[in-house]
Amino acid sequence: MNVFAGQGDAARVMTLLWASPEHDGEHPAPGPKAAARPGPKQGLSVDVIVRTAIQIADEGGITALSMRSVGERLGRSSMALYTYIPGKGELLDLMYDTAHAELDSGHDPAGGWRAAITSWAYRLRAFYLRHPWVLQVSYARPVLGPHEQAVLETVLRLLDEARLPAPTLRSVVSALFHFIRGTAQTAAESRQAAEATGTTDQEWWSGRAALLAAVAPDFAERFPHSVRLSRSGQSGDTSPERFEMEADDAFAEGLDLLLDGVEAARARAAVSDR
Amino acid sequence: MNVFAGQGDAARVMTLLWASPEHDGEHPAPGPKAAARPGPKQGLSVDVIVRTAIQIADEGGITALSMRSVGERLGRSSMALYTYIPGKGELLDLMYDTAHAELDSGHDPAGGWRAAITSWAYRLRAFYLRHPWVLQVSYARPVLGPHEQAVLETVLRLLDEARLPAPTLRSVVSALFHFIRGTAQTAAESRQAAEATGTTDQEWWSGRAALLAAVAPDFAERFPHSVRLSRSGQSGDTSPERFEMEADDAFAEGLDLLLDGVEAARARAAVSDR
DNA sequence: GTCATCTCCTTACGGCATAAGCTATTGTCC
DNA sequence: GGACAATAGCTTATGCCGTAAGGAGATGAC
Repeated sequence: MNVFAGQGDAARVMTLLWASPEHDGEHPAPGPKAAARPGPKQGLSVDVIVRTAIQIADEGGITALSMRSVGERLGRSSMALYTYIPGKGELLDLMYDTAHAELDSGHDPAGGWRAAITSWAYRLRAFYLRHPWVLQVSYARPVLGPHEQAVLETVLRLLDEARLPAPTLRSVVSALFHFIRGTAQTAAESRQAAEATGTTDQEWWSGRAALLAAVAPDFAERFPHSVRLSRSGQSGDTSPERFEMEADDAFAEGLDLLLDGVEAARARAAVSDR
Repeated sequence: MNVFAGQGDAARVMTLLWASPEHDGEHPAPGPKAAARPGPKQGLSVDVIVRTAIQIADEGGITALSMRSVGERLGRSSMALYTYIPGKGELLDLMYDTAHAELDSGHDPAGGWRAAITSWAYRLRAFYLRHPWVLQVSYARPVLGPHEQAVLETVLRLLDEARLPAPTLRSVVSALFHFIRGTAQTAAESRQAAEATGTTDQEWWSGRAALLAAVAPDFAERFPHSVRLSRSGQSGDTSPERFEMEADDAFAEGLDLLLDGVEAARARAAVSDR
C-alpha cells in the first residue's frame, strides 16, 4: 500500500475538494455540463464514501482501509467505488482534507499569542490522536484542500501577534508541525501497538528490559548515560498510565521549549530592528 | 504492508541483534548447542540478507522491499529467506538497527554542547535522507538494538555538558528526534515524489497554484495570512506555501530555535538550583 | 549404508488495487 | 410505447504481496 497521497488526478481531487458543499448528494462533480443523465441513479456519493473510509481508518488504522472494506460497509463491491473516485490515492487525499474540517471551529483564547498557540497545539495533537492515519499521509506536497489550508491559516493568524520576520515564521510553523506530528505519532503508535498485541507499554518495556539483560550483560558499561537517565525515572510508579502521562508531560515541556525558542527569536528580531 | 516493526519474535531478533559479530557468516544463531549439523551448508546469512534488503529499500523505497525482491537479488526464492529470518517484520527490525551502525563513528567537535548537538543533528538528518525508509519503521516500541541504543547514548553524552534535569533532558531528546525526523521525512518525501512523478517541486507547486486559482477564486480573501506569507518569499519564486521547500533553511533555523529553548530551560534550572 | 537433519524449492491461499467487460436500469427522443 | 444511448454497479481476471505446507536433494553422524 502506498502511503503517499498527492499522486492522483490532481485536478479532479482539487475540484472535489474545493467544490461548494451544496453539491453533496447530488451529482458528484457536475462540472460545466450538469444536465440530468440517463442510467440508474447513483446510490452513493463521494461524501459518504469518504466519511465511511474515515470511520474505518479511525477504527482499525490505515491497514484496515481497503477499497473492499469501504465497499463492504456500504453494501457494495469494491469496484462500485470507482464510479465516484479514481482510486485509492485520491480517496486518501479526500479523507485527509475532510478530516481536517474538525479543526475549523477554532475559537482563540485570550492571553496573547503564546497561550493561543499552546491551546492550538493541544487541539491539533488531540486531532491527530483521534485520526492517527492522517499522520501516514504524506506531508510533503500536501493535497492543498480548503480545510488543511484553514489549519495553516489559523496558526499564522495566531502567530501574527508575535510579529516574526517571514523566514522565522516559516521555520516556527514548520518546527511546530513537526513536533506535534512526531509526538502524536509516537503516542498513537504506542496505543495501536498496545491494542494490537494486547500488552501494555509497561509490560512490553519490562519484558524488553529482561531480554536486554540476558542478551547484553555489559549494557551498563556500554551505555552509561542511557542507564543513568532511565534510573532517574520518578519513583516506583510502574502503572500503564504513567507512560501516557510521561508522553503528555514531554509534549507540554517540549512545546514550552520550542516557544521559548520563539521568544528568543523575537527578541533577536526586535534588536536587529532597532 | 504493515509499517510497524517490533511485532515479531522479540527474543530471536534481540539475540540476532546483540550477538557478537564474529558469528557472522557461520551458523547464524548457534544458541546453546552449536554443534556441526547435517544437511547442506547455508548459502546465505542473516547479515547478507539484511544488507541486501537495506540496499533495495535505499534504492526503491520501502515499497520496493518485498521478500520476493530480496530473494531475487540473492538468486533465491522468497521462501529461502525464511530459513534465516522469521518474517518481514523481523527483517525490518534488523534492517533498522543495522542501518544505524553508520552513526557509530561519531567524533565530537570541540566548542561546547551546542555546537556538538548541532553537528550531531546534521549527521542524523543526513542519515535519514540516505535511508528514508528508516522513518517508516515505528518509533514507539523501538527495536532496542545496539546501534540504535548507541545513537541515544551519543546524544545523551553530548548533552551531558548542558547539565539538564532528567525530565527536561528527556523532553529535549524527544523534541530533537521528532524535529529531525519530521524535517528529514518531509525532505525525503519531496525527493521521492519528484523522482516518482518526474516533476520538480517547483513545477508541481506552480501547477498546484494554477489549479487553486481556477478552483478557488476567493482564496486570497479566505486565507489572507497564508497569502501574505507566500508573497513574502524571496524574489521571483512564486509558489504558494513553500515552507516545505526551503527545508534546509527551515532545518537550520528550527534547530536553533529549539536549542534556544534548551538554553532557556538551562537558565531556569540554574535559577531554581540556587 | 542408513537415517535424521537441514536448505531451498514449488505450490497454494487469501489478501490487495484495479483493468476489462457485462448486465440492468434509467432518461431522452421518436 | 418503444428504441437507444448512457450509466451504476456487478463479476471476473491480472499481477502483486506475505507466508503456510510439503517435497526434493544434500550432508554429517553413526
